[in-house]
Amino acid sequence: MAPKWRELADRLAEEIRRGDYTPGDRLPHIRELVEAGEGSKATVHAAYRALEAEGLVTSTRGHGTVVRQQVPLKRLGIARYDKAKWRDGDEVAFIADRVASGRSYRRNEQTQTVSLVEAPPEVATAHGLPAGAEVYARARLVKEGDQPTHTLTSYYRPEHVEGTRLVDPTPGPAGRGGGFRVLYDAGYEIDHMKEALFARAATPDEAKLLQLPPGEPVVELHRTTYTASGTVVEFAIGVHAASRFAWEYDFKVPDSAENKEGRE
Amino acid sequence: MAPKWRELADRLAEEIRRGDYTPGDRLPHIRELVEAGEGSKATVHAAYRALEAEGLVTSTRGHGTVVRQQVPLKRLGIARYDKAKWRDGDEVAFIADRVASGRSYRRNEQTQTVSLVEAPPEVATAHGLPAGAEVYARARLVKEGDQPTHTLTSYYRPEHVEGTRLVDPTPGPAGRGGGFRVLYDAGYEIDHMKEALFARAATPDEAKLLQLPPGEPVVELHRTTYTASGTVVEFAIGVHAASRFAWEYDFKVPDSAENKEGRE
DNA sequence: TAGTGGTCTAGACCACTTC
DNA sequence: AAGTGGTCTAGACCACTAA
Repeated sequence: MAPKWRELADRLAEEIRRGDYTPGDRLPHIRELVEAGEGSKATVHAAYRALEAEGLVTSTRGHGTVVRQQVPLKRLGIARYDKAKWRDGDEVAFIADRVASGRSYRRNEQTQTVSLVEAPPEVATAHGLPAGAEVYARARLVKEGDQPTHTLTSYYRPEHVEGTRLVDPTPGPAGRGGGFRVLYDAGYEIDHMKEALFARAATPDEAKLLQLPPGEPVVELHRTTYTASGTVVEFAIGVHAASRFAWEYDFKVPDSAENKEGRE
Repeated sequence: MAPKWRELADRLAEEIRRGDYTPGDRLPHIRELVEAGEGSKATVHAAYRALEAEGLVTSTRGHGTVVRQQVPLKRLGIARYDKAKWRDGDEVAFIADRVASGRSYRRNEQTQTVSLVEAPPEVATAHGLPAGAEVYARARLVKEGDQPTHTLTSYYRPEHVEGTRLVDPTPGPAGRGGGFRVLYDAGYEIDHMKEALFARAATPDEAKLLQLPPGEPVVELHRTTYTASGTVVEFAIGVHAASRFAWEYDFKVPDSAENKEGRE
């Protein structure tokens, strides 16, 4: 038999899904359910905690437990890297992105810090550097209004970016066109990319930084950016609040028997 | 100030990351820490629950709390759809996949059920069908040994698969070459695909079916498969245990200013 | 059967929001 | 100040594993 808190949680979840409670509604107060004989305070609380972990509600001290608004996922396709955006246009890439998604732009939605660090193992591997080599790390925290949505840390080889705006530790995007534009101006035109992604539970630090409700997972994205000649010019690691993004990729079904051209 | 259980969890997490406990080791028993003055049983238990939600340990009743083995992620690239595997070879695609990843094959690692159902809204949209149209649903539960790793449900239009092996509800893969081979034989050669993925907390049902530790997220994958003429021949939804998979995609940086060919 | 983690209670107290 | 969710305790009991 399922625990009492699980049964209560399931019952409430069912009612939410059925529409008895709609987003924004308050669930009964914990003490009310205790009064109603659903169990002790700890038991009812456990049920509420489960609902929060499942993403159905958010609890606030002093306020109550509210059915969560499901914000539509922002769909990230490879079109977000369109060269036209950062090479020709006036807009900084991430602003263009906002424009395309119909969301308004606000100042200081992105904070960044730049520093010279010892490359973590993954970064060294991606760049083909020996362990412990120094790289520039450009860390951003991106927000949607007040709400942080993801972090993105780019790693560059010093010889690629030394002396450019990229290593100027001024808050805000790296000038017109963003990082790819700076690389382009420095003679490194990006050509192709590899993205690898996976999901995991958030660490306590990430949960705090991204203001995640307990139990909300994150998606970690590893992006490797190459020039046409295959040189890695950027390796970036992003940590995204899972409830805000979906990724989309289009591709041809490969056929190794037919053409042997394949990029490495 | 952080709650007592959080401080204890952080301290233990630190010790795990530092290597004081290595994968397979047992953490101190809850009652030992209670004895040691770390708090009441409920408090220590809360700390252990947090560590489990963060994926660091797994607790088992009657056994103890053990530091989790980090199994390497299985990396899923688009090469897994290589036509050579399912068109020319003798191997069923998913077996080829296993061979490639160096894992042994066991019988009955995949169970499937086929049924004619009303298309859920997403499915109808993907296939361009009116709401409520009937489609074939082919649901599989895929296991790695005893451990379920993901579910995968494919939806087909009846006129594409009626009379083929795909709608024969026999357990196991759909004969030589799997589903794509059947479609190929029926005159629908797959040509390109779209994959969309996002992560979320597991529902209680999924947690049970996939035997997920509490707090482990899932990745939901939506795969749309097209023929060269753009007909959708399969729409599939997968639900994956997040800790087991990573997805990888290679692509060219698009340039809308240069060539206007783009597949929608 | 002994020992483990998990559930549950009753009640005290704390942190926070709202008025 | 009143009322909310969150933490914590002390202790009973349950469900499960392993010898």
